[in-house]
Amino acid sequence: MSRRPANASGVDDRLLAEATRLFARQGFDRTSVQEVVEAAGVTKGAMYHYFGSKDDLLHEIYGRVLRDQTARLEKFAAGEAPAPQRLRDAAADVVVTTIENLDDFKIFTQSMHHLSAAKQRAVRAERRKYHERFRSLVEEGQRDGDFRADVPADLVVDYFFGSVHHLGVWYRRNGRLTPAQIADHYADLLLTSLKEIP
Amino acid sequence: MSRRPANASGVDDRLLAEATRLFARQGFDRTSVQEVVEAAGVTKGAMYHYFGSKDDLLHEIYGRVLRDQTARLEKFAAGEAPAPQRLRDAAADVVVTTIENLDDFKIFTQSMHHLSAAKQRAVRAERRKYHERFRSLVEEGQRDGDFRADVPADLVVDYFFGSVHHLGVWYRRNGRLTPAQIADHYADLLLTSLKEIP
Amino acid sequence: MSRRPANASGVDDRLLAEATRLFARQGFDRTSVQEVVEAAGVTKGAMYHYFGSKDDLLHEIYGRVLRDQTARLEKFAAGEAPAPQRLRDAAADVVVTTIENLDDFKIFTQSMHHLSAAKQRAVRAERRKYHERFRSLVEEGQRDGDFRADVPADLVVDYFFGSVHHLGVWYRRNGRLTPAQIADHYADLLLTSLKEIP
Amino acid sequence: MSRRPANASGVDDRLLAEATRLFARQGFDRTSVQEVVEAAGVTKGAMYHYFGSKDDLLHEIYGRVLRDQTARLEKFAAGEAPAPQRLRDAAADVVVTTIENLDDFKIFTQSMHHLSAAKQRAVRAERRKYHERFRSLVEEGQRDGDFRADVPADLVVDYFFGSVHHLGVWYRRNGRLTPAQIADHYADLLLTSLKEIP
DNA sequence: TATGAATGAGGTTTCATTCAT
DNA sequence: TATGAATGAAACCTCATTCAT
Repeated sequence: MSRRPANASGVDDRLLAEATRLFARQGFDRTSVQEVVEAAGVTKGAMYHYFGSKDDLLHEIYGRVLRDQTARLEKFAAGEAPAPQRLRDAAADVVVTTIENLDDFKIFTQSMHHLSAAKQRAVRAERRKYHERFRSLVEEGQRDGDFRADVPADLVVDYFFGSVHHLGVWYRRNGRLTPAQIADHYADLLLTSLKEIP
Repeated sequence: MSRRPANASGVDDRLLAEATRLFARQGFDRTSVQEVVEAAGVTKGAMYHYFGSKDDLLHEIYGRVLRDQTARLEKFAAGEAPAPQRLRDAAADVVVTTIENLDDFKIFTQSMHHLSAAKQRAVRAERRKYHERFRSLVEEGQRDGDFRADVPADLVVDYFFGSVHHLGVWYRRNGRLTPAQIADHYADLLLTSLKEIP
Repeated sequence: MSRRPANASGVDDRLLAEATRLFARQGFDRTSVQEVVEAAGVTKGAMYHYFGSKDDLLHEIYGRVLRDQTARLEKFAAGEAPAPQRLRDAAADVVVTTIENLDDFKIFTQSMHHLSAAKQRAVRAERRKYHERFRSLVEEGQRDGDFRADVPADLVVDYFFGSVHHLGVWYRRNGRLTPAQIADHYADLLLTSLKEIP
Repeated sequence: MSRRPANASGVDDRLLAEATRLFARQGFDRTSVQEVVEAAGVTKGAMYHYFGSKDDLLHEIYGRVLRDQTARLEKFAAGEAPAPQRLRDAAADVVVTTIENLDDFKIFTQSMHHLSAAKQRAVRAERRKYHERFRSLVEEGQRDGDFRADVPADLVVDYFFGSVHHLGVWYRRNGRLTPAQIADHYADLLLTSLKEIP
C-alpha cells in the first residue's frame, strides 16, 4: 500500500508523527508542508524523498490507523467467549484506543475530503471491512438470541461508531471520567440497547 | 451577532445557501470564494459587502443551524408528556431534521476548526446550551425513576449526538431505510439503552 | 480651482478636516474613503457629491494650505521694516503656523506623489511662487548689504524650508520648547547664517 | 535583524536595488510587488523567499542606509581635528552622500509610515543614535567655546537634517550647482549659524 | 540521501467608484 | 441632496512542488 522506501533512520516515522499532530490540531489545509518538516527537524527535500506528496502523508496516516484498528478488532472478535462478551470487549477497546490516539481520529473525521477520489475509495473500502467484522459480532448475537433482532445490525454499528468518533469533539484529557470508565459506559450503552426485550 | 446589513433582495440568503452546499461537498478550504459567488450569481465585492470574511460566511451558517435546532428542541422539550416520551420525540426529530439538512451538519463536523478561536467559542457555547437542554430531559427521566441512573446524563447526550452527527458520513438518500425509520431506530436505541434494568 | 458646489451645511469642511487628520496619521493610501466619510459622519455618496474623487480631496487640502500660507507671507513681506526684520518675522511666523497645522504639512511631504501629474504641477507652481516671494526677501537683504552675498538665495530658502518641513518629523506637542521658542531659534539660525562676515 | 537567508546569486540585492528605485519614484504604496519582481527579473515566490513581506523589503532598505550613514559619520566624528572642522566635514559628507543616494532618502521621508509600529520604532532608534552622534559634535564645539551656546544642540541637528532631507525635493541632477558645491554651502550655513557672536 | 532556492498558480481581501432610488 | 448595494480590478501573500547540486 505504501510507496515509501525502507529506511532505518526513522525520518519517515517522525514525519508521520508530526504530521498527525499538526493535521489534528490545525487541519490538513491549514498545515503547510513547511510546518511539518520543521516540526520533524528535516527539510522539504527529505520529505519529498519519503512521501510522494502531502496527500500521501495523509493517506499513510489513514493506512496506519486502519491497520492497527483492524488488527485489534480481529483479536477481540476471534475469541471463544459468547458474542455479547466479545462485542463488549471490542467496543470498550476501541473506545480506549481511540482516546489514546485521538489525533488520528480527529484527522479521520476532518480531512477525508482532502484525499483524492481513488484514495478515498481505498480508505472507505478498508473501513467497510472493519465495520463488517464488527457487524458480524452483532449479527452473531442476534442469531444466538442474545440480542434483539428488530434493529438492523449495520445501523447499530454506525450508531455506535458515530459515538466513538465524536470522542474527538468532547473528550478532555483531564475530564471527570477516565478513558476506561468512558469505555465501560459506552460498551454498556451499546449492550443495553441491544438487550432482548422480555 | 452578525454585521450583515439588512436587505430585501436575498443576495445574502443565496450566498449562504450556495456556500452551505459547496462547503459540505468540497470542504471549506477546498471551496474558493470565487466558486461561492459564481454559484450565487454575484460578484466577490457583493459577498464582502454582506459578510466580513469567508469565515463569517461559515459562522453565519452555523448560527442559522443552531438557532433552528434550538427552537425545535425547545418545542419538544416543553411538552406535557412524561420525560421518556418527550425525549423520544426530540431524538427522532433531530435525526429527521439532520438528514433533511445534511449539508449543514457535514459542515459542522468538518469545518469547525476553520473558525477563529473567538467564533469557535461562540459556537461551542451555543451548542452547549443545546446539549444542556437535551441533557435535562435525560436527568428528568432519571429523577422520575424512568431511566437508569448509573450512567452520566452528559455522557449519554454525547453518545447520542455522536451517532446523529455521524449520519453525514453514512446516510445515503436512496438507502434501504427512510429518514423516519432511521429516526425511529435511533430513538429506540437511545431509550432502550436508558431502560431501568429490572 | 475647486469644483466643489457651494454649500451651507459645512459637510465639505468636515470632510476636509477629517481627511486631513487621517491622511496625516495614516497616509493617503492607508486611509480609505470609507474611513473618511465615517469620521465626518456622512456617507460615501455625499462625499462624491462634494468632491470628484479621493485625489480631489487631497488636492483641496493642498489648495487651502497654500492659499493660507501665501497670504500670511505676503502680509509679512509687504511691511515697511528693513528686510532682515521682515525676513525674521516671516520665518518665525511660518514655523509657528506650521506647528499649528502640522497635519497639513505632514501630508505635504508624504503624499505629493499621489496627485496626478497635472495637479502636482499646479501645486508645485504655487509653491514656487511662495518660495520666490521668500527668496526676494533674502535677495533684498543681500542687495542692501545686510546679508552675505556669497551664498545663493534660493539655496538658502530651500535650506530653511527643509528645516521647517522637518518639524513634522520631530516636533512633539509636549516637548521642551514652545512653538514660539522654536520659531525664535529657527529664525535666529537663519538670520545668523546670513550674517555678513566681518 | 533580518530573516533573509544568505545567498550568493545576488537575487536579494537586485530586489533591494529595484525596490529602492521604484519606491522612490512612485511611492511605496503605488508600487506593486509585481512591479518590483519584474524589474528584478525574478518571480514573486522568489521575493517572498528572501523577504517576509513587502514591508520587510522597505525595512531592509532602511537598515542598509542607516548602517552606511552611521559608519561614515563615525569616521568623520572620530578624527583629531577641532570640533568645528570635524562637524563641517561630516556635514558636507552627509550632503554629498545623500545626493548620491537620493532615492534612499526620498523613501525615508515618504514611506516611513508604511512600516509596522515595531519596525518604525527600530528605525527611529537607529536614527536617534545617528543624530546623537552628530549632536555630540555640536555640543563639543559649544563646550570648547567655538560655537554659541544659546541654541539647543538637538534643535540645531534637527534644523540641519531637515535641510538635508529636503534635498530629495529640490535637487536636480543637472542643476546649477554640483553636489560638492551644495555640500559646501550647506556646511557653511550650518557653521556660520553656530558662530559665536562677538 | 538530502538541500533549499525558485516557481507559478491560486487564494482572500480591499477599495475607489458608480448608479438606481 | 443623499443613500448604500454592487462592481471589478488589483493588491499581497501562501504554498505544494521541482530540480540543480
